[in-house]
Amino acid sequence: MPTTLTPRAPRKDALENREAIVAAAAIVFRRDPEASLDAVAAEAGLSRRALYGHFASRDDLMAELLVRGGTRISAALLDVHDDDPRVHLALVGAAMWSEVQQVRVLAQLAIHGPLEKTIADALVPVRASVREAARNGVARGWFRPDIPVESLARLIEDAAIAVLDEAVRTDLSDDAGRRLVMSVGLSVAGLSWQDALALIDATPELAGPTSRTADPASAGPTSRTADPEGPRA
Amino acid sequence: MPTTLTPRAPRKDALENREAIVAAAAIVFRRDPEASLDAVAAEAGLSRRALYGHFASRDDLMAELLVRGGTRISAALLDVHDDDPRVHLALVGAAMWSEVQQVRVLAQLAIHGPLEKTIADALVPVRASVREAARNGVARGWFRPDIPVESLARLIEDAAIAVLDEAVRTDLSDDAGRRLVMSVGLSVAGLSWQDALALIDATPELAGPTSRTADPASAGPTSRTADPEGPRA
DNA sequence: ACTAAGTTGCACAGGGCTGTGCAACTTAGC
DNA sequence: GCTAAGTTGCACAGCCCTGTGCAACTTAGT
Repeated sequence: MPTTLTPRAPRKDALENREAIVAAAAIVFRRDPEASLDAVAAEAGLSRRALYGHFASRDDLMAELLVRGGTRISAALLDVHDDDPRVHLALVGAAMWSEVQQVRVLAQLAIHGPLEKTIADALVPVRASVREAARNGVARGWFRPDIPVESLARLIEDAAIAVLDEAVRTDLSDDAGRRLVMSVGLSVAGLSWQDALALIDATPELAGPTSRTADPASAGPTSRTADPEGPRA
Repeated sequence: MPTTLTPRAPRKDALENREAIVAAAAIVFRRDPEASLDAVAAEAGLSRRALYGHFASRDDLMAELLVRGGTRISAALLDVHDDDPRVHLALVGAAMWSEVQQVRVLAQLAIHGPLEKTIADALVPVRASVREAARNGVARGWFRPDIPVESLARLIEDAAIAVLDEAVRTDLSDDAGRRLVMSVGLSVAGLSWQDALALIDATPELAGPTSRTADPASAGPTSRTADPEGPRA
């Protein structure tokens, strides 16, 4: 008995439409987190009614967006680590750049609504990573020690979001965008623009696109310690 | 005939209530620009119906908030100028800090809605001021030249907003808040945190609260040029 | 080609918001 | 203390949104 009870397999175009809806939601909700489902359906080229065939409710769609964004971001952060907190911070920035769209949607949805808590959960790893880098950087005298690391970490996050916005707005190249996210993050952390760019240029891991998808030989945690004292210490 | 035709003067508590509404709107709309008038009225301790006695419509109330914010911010910017773009930028930051509440409300309202244009108008002087400082700073080699000044100016603005948020959240002292706004602005512009703080400490105008409300002898444009080469040039 | 999966358009109920009218009430000004 | 200014609560219409039901239609899978 090949087909036990299921009289037919689900149609493939339905799956495509589901994807289209999610994609449309990402676009629309990034612009306005409180946009109507009508707007989402229109963006997806479907009717509002059809949308309810894929998602039981607005919150359902939101949840889908959240888990997708969270998953991708977490994945992008997986192999990000460096003993040098400056490099680590830059790497986090680069990872975020590789998932700009997702990050932007999440950040936008985080502004208000009952999703706040769920979103906060999704971004916990990022926050922890940034916070840890901030703490380390301050301890080593590279980052500004005049404000609490918690505040510093938040300011770095906000700056990064602003850069992502600006990058999208001015349609930056992939390389320029990644560079900018990294350098502005380091700037807010306390480095001069010269030091930030010098560090980025002097560090192989920060050069190319996210090292993933490259040869598996260079995978795994990095942990160099080039230039131990920093450009100006 | 002292009272020509007006049978009675307007009551004073009505004016107080009007103020209360505006203040409440500032509080509520800063948290959520799309909050209901019910929420505003509640915050003001009035009924929703009474609110309509003072403002014909929601947009009316919004407009009032806008002109007030715009006016105060513009006023705070009036005597802000310095030949040194770094000092100038810091002064703008300090001026914004002196009007945190107003700036926050405007920035929040700017996010969406048909007010965008009006708000943009209200913030034109600030933007122009920051942009000019950015251009100057880049020209003199103090600020990062690797991105267009327009982008740099926007990033500085966004960072400043983030600092204002953080300052309000952590309940920073007046002095610490002003210092932070100035230093982070300079950081994003490209200075190291040491240079930023050194500049702030070494520059008299950046020390005390906004020089206004002090003796009129020290009023008017400042235009010094202390430390022409900058801390590290 | 047959059929069920998927889509569409419409209609509808329910909820929240705005803006208005009105009667009753409280309060400031003279 | 008289009186109008101002407030309150209620009721109402209108708008936009969500979520659902249903009949008719189009399309993918076999």
